[in-house]
Amino acid sequence: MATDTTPHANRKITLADIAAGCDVSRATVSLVLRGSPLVNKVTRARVEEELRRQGYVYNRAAANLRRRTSSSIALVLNDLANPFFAEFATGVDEALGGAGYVTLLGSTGESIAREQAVLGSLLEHDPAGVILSPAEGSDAGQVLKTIGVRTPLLLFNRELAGKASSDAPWDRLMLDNQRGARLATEHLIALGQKRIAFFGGHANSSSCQQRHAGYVEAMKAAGLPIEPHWRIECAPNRVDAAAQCGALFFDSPAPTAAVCYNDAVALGLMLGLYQRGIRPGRDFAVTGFDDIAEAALSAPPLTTLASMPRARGRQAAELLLRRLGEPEAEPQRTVFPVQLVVRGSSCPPPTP
Amino acid sequence: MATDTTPHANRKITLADIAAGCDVSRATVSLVLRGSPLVNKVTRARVEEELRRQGYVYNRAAANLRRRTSSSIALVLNDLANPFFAEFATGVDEALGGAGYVTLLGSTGESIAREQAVLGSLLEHDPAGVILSPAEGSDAGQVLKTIGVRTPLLLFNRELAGKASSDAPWDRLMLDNQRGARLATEHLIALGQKRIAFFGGHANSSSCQQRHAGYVEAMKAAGLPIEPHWRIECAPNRVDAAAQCGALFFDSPAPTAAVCYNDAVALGLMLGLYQRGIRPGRDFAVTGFDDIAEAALSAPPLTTLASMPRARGRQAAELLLRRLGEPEAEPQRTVFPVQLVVRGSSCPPPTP
DNA sequence: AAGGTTGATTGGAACGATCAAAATGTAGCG
DNA sequence: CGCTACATTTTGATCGTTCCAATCAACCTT
Repeated sequence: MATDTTPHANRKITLADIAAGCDVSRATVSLVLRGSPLVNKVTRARVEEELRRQGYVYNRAAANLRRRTSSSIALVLNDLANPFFAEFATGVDEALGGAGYVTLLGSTGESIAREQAVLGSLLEHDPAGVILSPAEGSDAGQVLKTIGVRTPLLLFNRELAGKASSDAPWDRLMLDNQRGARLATEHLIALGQKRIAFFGGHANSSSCQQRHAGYVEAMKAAGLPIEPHWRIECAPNRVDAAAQCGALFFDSPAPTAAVCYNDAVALGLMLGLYQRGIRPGRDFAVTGFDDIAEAALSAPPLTTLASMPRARGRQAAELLLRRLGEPEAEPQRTVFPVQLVVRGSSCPPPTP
Repeated sequence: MATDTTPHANRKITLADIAAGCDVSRATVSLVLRGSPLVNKVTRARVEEELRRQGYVYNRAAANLRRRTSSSIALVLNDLANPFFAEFATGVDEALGGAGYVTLLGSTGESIAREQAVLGSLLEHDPAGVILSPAEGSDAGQVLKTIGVRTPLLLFNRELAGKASSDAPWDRLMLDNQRGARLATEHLIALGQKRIAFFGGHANSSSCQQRHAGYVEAMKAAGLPIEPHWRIECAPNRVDAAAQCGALFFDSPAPTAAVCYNDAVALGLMLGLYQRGIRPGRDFAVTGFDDIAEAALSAPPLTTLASMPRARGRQAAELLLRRLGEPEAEPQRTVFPVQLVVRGSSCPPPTP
């Protein structure tokens, strides 16, 4: 029968408890925990038995303090409830977990004030790095001030305002918004569409600007006109998109197709079209952006641009981890070339 | 011009640096940081100036070590990519952030092995508590062993296998699945439906069992028969639900309504019905469960049960925080009474 | 037999904060 | 002037781990 050397039940078990329990020094137990080859086999076995017996849990905070390292990464997202970012977060967590890091989560709900607060609070936990998808209008100076220069930052999805892209001291992972929207527009043009609108999003968001630029690029290249009333703004969600649908048809010439800011907007627009008796995919062509899960399942299924958010999450994590390995390397800008996925929502214009 | 006492740029600023910078002791700086009334106004101002000047960031890990406290909560979810849990996570993070806690995220992807690994890894960071939505089939013994008895656990959404509900030493926040499904079924019955199927989900999941039980309860109370082929299993997603749709009509009498396991399944089923030329909301009644964002926007909009996942997230956080305040109180089981939201997808049976 | 090498272990000082107790200074008061 | 009271500040130990230098035993070497 084992002697009961278990210390008072309501205290956490530490290295010292284990050391005392099997008559070695704390240092030796520490070596065992870290799998050092320095310890004798017999001792190691004795210590490991004692660790099990007392139900020891490693205190990584204490270790990190002493070693001046960190084993966490802060992940700050402007809208976790959005499936796109939820997928992204899943990918990040997968990759970080695999590398032995823990994810500190922060959700800002598109509020710059909350973003500041969240970043500040997370930084107190001394993360090894930060992955940030900034809130709309978030400012480079502000962010840099609270993050400091010691903690590597990886920016995802959006640029920060007020700092030239070229000399920004952080890495970035972006989607090729402009090329994506251009591909979608070109695809519609190839189908014979001529009156194409750009629908949804807010003009002050950088991703919206880029997508709009891609649309303009394709239209101009094809020599097609762009009417001012073919640019309808709305919040990037289904509800507002459905509500704004009518604005497309106020003035003539009315468009016969729309490149939408993203899938949510596209799905909302399709709903709005149905309610007006216009059948998307037959009477009116629609494209989205993101390729969220519902895109393939809507009626008609949505032609869109795939960015594979979960894979982007993994990629973001890997980029940041690599940066931790070489802090002095040049800041890197990675652009993911989104892929056009053609489905039923894009069609030729109705024959007049 | 201020004298430049800034220490070597590539080291983190500590209390000692600040103390040296304005000729006080570390303790005084610490008091200032924590807003103690003990320090003199003039000193406080001097210290605060120096804090700003050197760009000090608090090291919460060190403080927590000394104070034997923790300022983080682990949030472990079986499927973060699911919008329901993404909303839940947002709510949790909101409430925790407001209370000065930080969220340690872990996603298990329904894998029990990963759940164990993730829990182990997160516990090394000594969270003050754990919010867990367990992977399917996750075992109480296992979980309790890695979490230990010192760290409060709040279980969300699912029960753990292998432990009597009554004497489980943890708190729970559950949805009233049985009542919800009963309400939906009763609603269909009140509309005149008699041949009602239960569609989707896996029979081994506890939430599916509970919902099915509610359905059975309502059917029996109304004296309606339940045909065995009215219970169709499928994975809880749109794709599989659409694929399994046909199974409802293999044998007669075919149902004219279906209570679905959740919204994803219901939306998939509606899609499958469309593909067979059956119009949901006219020829066939459908109800869902969860009230996800798309439910209100589908065609027809979906009658479903609202659980308000973001509010549940906040609630979960609050329950856990309360528990931290009184560790010895009785374990508590909280059940949220989901609410029936009637929309267009539920209808009377077609007149023969 | 003195010194060298190897292998295993250890004591004590860190890491950056907090706490308890003690030490200042500064008045007030009889 | 000595004594207490109060406000403010400091000293030194401590949280749980890791690092560093030192120790010690055993086994060569010449």
